[in-house]
Amino acid sequence: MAVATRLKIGDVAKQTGVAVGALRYYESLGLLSSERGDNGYRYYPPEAVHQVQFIKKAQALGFSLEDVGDVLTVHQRGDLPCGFVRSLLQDKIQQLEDQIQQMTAFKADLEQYRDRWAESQPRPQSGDICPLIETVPLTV
Amino acid sequence: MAVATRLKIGDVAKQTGVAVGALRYYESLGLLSSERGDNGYRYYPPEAVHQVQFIKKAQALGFSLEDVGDVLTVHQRGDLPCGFVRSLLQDKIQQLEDQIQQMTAFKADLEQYRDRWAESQPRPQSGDICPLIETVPLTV
DNA sequence: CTGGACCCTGTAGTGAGCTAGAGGGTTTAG
DNA sequence: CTAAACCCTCTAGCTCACTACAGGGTCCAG
Repeated sequence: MAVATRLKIGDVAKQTGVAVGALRYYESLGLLSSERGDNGYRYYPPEAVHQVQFIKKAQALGFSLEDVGDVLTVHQRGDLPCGFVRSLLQDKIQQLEDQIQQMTAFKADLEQYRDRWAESQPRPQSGDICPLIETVPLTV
Repeated sequence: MAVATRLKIGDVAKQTGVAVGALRYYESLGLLSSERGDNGYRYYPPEAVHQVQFIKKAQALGFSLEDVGDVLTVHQRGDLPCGFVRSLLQDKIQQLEDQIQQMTAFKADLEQYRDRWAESQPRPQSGDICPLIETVPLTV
């Protein structure tokens, strides 16, 4: 039976819903630490559950594990990393906006092709694979 | 000197702007075929340039190389794959629309956090890493 | 004392579309 | 003839966050 102050990796996995392998992966990235017993087992304090939840929440905000590592580094310097988190968040928002814009423009392109191709079918020329696609310009 | 009817891989690369390694990769996926000379070299007919341009155009429409392979398979059955291409295109447009919608919703979430966090700073509780992120709900 | 549940390390694989390099053979211009 | 430029195969690496073994050791209830 697990004593409350000494969790095994499976306990942490159960309490967080994160797979054992993923927890070991977090440790390999320096996002989670553990003490080792004489048997080689990882042992965690109860706060580890909180730490893993923190990682999951940060991921839910679109942060990469590398971002999380950066946040934790600031935290381990003794600072509250909230300012840093806010700027990361602003970056993510900006990236999303850029991506959305690009994808929207691209979708408009595709719709143009779709609509143009719905009306008239170009007549196939010898060697054509699909006469529709052949009309796409190469932007080289 | 390259005879017009027998291109080496480097010739095709130069005429299409596609790297030699990429051409070999296309061949490994069955998108491009070549004859082998006694020296082991790949030799291509001039149409290969057109075929590679076709691949590039399809990619420009957001088609994956696997999509291109499917299109070519239809073509090799002797059919004009335009109907198939149209339905693939419609799929891509739909996928883009879904992604844009998801990203837009997610961006709105992030902006909510950003704006909420700009106003008031939650007071840190013992054990908190970043009191802002701690307020994010875990959707488990 | 045994069997099943747990733990360990280390490696490989996933997806996409390539690029880079090692270690060789071939061709070609001068 | 020679050196550069080309060609070959095979392997590894890139990104990201894991998962899935293989091959072992450990722990605990009955």
